[in-house]
Amino acid sequence: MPKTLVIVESPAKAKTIGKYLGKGYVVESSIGHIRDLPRSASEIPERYKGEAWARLGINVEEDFRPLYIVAPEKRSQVAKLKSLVKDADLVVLATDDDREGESIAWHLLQELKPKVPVKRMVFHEITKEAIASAIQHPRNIDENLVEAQEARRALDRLYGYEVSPVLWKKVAPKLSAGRVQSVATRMLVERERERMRFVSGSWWDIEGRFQVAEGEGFPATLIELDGKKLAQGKDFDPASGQLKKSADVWQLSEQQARELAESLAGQPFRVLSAEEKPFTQRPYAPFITSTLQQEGGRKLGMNASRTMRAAQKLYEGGYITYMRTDSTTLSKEAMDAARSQVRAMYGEQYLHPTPRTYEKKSKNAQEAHEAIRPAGSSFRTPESLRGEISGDEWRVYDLIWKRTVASQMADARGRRLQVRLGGRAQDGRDTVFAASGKAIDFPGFLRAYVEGSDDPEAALEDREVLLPALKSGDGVTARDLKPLGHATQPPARFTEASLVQALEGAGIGRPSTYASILGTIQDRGYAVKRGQALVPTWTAFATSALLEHHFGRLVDYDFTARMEEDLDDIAGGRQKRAPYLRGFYLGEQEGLGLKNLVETRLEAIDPREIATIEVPKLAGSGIEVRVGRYGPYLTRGEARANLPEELTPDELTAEKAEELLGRPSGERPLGNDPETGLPVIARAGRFGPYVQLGEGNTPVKTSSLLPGDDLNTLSLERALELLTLPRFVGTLEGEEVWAHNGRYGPYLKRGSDSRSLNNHEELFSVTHEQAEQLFAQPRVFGRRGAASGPLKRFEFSDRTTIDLKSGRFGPYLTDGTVNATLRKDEGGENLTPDEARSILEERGKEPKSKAGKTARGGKASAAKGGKAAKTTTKKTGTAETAKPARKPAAGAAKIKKGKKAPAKVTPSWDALRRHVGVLSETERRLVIAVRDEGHKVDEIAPVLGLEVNKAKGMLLQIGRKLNQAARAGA
DNA sequence: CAGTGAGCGAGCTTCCGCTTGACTT
Repeated sequence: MPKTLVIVESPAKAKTIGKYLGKGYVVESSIGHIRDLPRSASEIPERYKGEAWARLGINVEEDFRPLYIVAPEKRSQVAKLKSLVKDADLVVLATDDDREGESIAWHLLQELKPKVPVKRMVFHEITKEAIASAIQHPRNIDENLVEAQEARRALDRLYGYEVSPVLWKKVAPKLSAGRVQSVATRMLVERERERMRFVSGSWWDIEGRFQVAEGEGFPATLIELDGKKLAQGKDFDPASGQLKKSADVWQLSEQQARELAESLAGQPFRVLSAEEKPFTQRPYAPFITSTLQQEGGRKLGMNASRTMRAAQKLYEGGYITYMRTDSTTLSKEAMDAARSQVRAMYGEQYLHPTPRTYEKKSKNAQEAHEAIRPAGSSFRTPESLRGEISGDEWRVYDLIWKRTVASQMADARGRRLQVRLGGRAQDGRDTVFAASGKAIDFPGFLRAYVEGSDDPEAALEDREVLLPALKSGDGVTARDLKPLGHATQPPARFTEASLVQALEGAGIGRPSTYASILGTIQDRGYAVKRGQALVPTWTAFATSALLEHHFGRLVDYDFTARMEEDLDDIAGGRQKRAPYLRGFYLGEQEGLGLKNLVETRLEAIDPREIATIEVPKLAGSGIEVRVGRYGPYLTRGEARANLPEELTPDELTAEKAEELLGRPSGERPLGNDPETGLPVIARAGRFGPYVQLGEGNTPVKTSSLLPGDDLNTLSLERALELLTLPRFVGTLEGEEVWAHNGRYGPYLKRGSDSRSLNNHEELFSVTHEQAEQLFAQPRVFGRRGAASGPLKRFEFSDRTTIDLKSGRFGPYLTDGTVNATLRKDEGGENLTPDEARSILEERGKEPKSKAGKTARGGKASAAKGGKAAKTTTKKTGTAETAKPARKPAAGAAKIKKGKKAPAKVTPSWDALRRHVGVLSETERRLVIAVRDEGHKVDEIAPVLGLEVNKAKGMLLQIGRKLNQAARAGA
């Protein structure tokens, strides 16, 4: 009997289809994509590791050829598929009918290499008829569609893996940029910027209760005074909180409103007009992924990933159709099921006369699946599932069931009522009050589903605002005329649901990724949740500003939309993948694309400037917000203060900033020193937590906390103990010995000589005798004296000895010339000589510092710079720009190509001086004075108005900055 | 964002879209 292997994407789908197809068919799943570009260095096959493009996984030099690998976690499934292919007579690739699905089919073909005939089939619904029909109408793989997918994949990789490193260098390590996440982040940032610019405006009006004869009262609001309208929120300018110039309206103060209310008390009112307008309301389309997530949030209070988790379970249990879809289409079986259920449960009059269909919702919908709906040809009611499923799953099913059924129900019908009441105040002023009502005559679909509410019956009542029957000229009595204050509100922050909605509206992201986008921007520290709201962090502000200013095109809201147009061209055969990517990455003519942009921006972007965030409300105060290594902080001149985590960007006002600067943050008073009476304060500083004796920023003494101490629980006693450091231990050979806590841990110091201590507590306990013994021994550098010698030694007859050593970054191998750090899985203990040899020979590298020393001796970098500068004839301009910063880098790049992987070079001062542009004015003057003019720091610092110690610290920072700038340029 | 003492093997981080368990807390 012939056997056909059908491969789909999802195991749950395989199970269902297997049932429909029966004998002669084996249905198995690929579990999504089986191959992809390598994620990181560890996934790059050895033979490609040396290639310049391997980091990207795309050979940008040869037609952007992608390097595909089977991800480790997919290997077993691929092996399983391979063995099934061997037993089959026919292979049918039945992955989804969209760009990604086509690509999966193609990858399956490439990787499984079946020796039997292969067909491609597609279907959009999992029903017996649809499957049977699909299998009768196979087609071929659409190569153009596969190309479009590859183009999409490559573009995302190039974008993500080229732009993220710019952020690492200019903002903070481990940040990320991408076509989707960077736009999502920008949306949050721009909304928050609006909130930060926003100034609230306020106004007053009057709300009264009115009554006809003995009937029920109803509320109405003052809208007009002496023929002129009263202000509403829309009349205010959000930037100033004042009325817009164009608004010809009253803005009542509290006092005015109160006086008017008193003057109106007891006055007769009359109905000026009473209008009634009928309305109808149509049900919402059946769920797609984004709307399910939105309603899961609004009605059930579940976030996107929790909603999706429940939906996944329902799908696997066969309760609902596929939950990652962008199509609102119901299959015929679903339509019939929904309609017969409406008839049975609500009666014929609640059924829409004809089957309802809905327009596709999102721009780039690919509609490979049905809408999300209860599975099967007759829907099980939520009630009938009570014993079977529970919790989130039941609630999500209930939601899906209601929405699906409602989508085939009749329109709701009702009337909107508008009433105007007129009355004259005792002081002669004329007023108009307005009341509106809503009556629902026929609820239609609202019986089953009210958007945003969990309980349609209760919500229906809320929707009705009843007014008594009123007609023009009727007299009404006013009572309870209350002045009421109002204030304009800033635009609301995004929630998970509204951000997904906004992204979908712009065609950004796919149903399978909405939930993970939210995860990504939170994991990267771009946003935090406050209740339902997503609040962008200061890091998001810095990142977004960098991208907007330097990579503006990439974070345009319609970048994705334009990409989709191009991909459509590729899918349609009108454009090819390689030229498209060449245009994006290299430019129309080389040099205008992303690659060049990144290279030039790495030099141009001043990290200090990027770290400084514009806050409109701080303009003119001299206060700046910066994002530093230790989080966001405020600065004004010398003063600094941490920004508390719980303070959202829009809450930072000039007053708040003053308050924070006036009270250095992170400090905790512990009490007073009994000896001196001075306060003892625990603080968080640049180098970690420390305690200080004395007030404010001029402490008498400071001491770092030791490992094991906690800033939050530190006692006064311990603080006083820490403040005894450095401790006098005794005198040896006429020199004083002190116990210090330093950068590299605890140590003893005698004159210019020192010895490390093993343990921080020894600082307090080490005796004169122990000190004597230590100084009698030679100095041992390294980690607690443990490993200056090798842990293990491998001898070879045909090569030099290899040592296993322990270092700062863990165990490593070295033969004196090259070194190789061991990876996690390479156990140091059980390492055999052969393994050691192969690791060192494959990965061994010359240490950086050695290369640096030789380079400095040979003036290599200076020579390179000089040579390249001569070849530069194009650049003109001021004296400063005549020393081009960029061209030497280009020269270095060329050398790189010729010489394989040159070691990094420690730049000479000549090379570094080119980058003084990254420094502040003071820093520049300081470093020039010291390095060019040969002044001593101690002498020049006072001249520049700096404390000597401060200047020394500054020089360290300057060195770091210049080196970084030089590296970025090279 | 305090102020001090030395001298040492780096290498990795990251994208978007398809899909599920297998892990650990």
